[in-house]
Amino acid sequence: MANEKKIDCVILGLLSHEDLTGYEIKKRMDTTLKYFWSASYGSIYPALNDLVARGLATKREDMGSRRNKLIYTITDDGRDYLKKWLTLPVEKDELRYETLLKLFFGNEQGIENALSHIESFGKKIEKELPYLLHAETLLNNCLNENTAHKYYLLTVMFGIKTYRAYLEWCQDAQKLLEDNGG
Amino acid sequence: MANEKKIDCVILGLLSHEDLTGYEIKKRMDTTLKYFWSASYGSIYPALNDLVARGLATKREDMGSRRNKLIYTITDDGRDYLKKWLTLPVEKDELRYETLLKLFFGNEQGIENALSHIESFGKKIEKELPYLLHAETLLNNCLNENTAHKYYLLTVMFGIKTYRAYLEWCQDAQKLLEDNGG
DNA sequence: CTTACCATGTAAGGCGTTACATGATTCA
DNA sequence: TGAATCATGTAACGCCTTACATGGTAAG
Repeated sequence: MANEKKIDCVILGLLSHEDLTGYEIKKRMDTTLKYFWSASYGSIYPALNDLVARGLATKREDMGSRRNKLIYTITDDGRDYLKKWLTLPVEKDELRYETLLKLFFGNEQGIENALSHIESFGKKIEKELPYLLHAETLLNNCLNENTAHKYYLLTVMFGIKTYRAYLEWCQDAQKLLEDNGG
Repeated sequence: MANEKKIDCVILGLLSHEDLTGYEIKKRMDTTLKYFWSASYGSIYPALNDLVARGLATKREDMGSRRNKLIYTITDDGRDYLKKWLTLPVEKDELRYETLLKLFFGNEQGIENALSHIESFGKKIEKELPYLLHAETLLNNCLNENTAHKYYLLTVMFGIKTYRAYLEWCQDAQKLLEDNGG
């Protein structure tokens, strides 16, 4: 214990909500979790087989479909494992913002380039914010249907707060560079 | 090109400001850059030797000290390499927030535990925010001394904005869980 | 004199991505 | 019929951290 691989925990977390295929797990990550986590097929599929081998999940073929679907289900041991991890203190949160890195060294590249990095960053955030706002509305409308929903809402609220802070920063940053030009 | 390793770029960026030893580079990262980047000795020292081998930096022994200091200096080629990377568009910014991950699966662990993760997160942020505010004051007081300072200030402002957003979110999140209890 | 910090480095191993490989199905 | 999407997986490789190994120096 204490050596829980994050990829295992994310997968078990998703399986704790519903049975899923590896492909569906990847999709969940690319939509719901992408604001604070990510993973590739190259880590998901091997992890799934590993979870089965350790008895934390089971695998079955989907009989109701013509595709080669492999559906994974969390076991009781899997739930225990997940719960144990969830109650452990957070080890580390990390940010790897290339934008900030490039900006930190902005003096080497000139103001125009720095401004363009800020602009790109802002545009990306502006494009994604509506999805978060939409998710917030949906979740607020069905908070009572499932106790899990308030936890999803929490993470969406986090995204909205930080994205708005990012956008404010973009404006402040642009102003600073322009007023302080050359 | 386009395959610039980030560790090389960070090091060159730091060396573009002043000559440094590997140890000092690590220190800069752990103080100034830690809000958006990190690296260990195990990646810094090999990268330094590699940069020298590629002619992007030079190494010399510090004669003025009794210690075995190895001081690195960026070369013109190194500056070119850095500049090229700086003008390239940002490839990816990424967040790996274990706190958010654990919260997303909060339904499996119960409200008390979720609240405790939020509290720990908030405490960590509250502890770090004063350092950022202090840095902001210092930088504002010497903005004119060096054109690089405004870029440092930019990243500090980013930290302050986002940390304040985090703290606001902590309050909202606690309220949501408490009002929506059990 | 001993603790903390300065200072450099390597080896093993973990973790993950990218690229590749394959093929079915759905929809326009 | 061809493109997009569904669906699963492996192999190679890259990058980094952790733990280890070593020793000097400053300060109390």
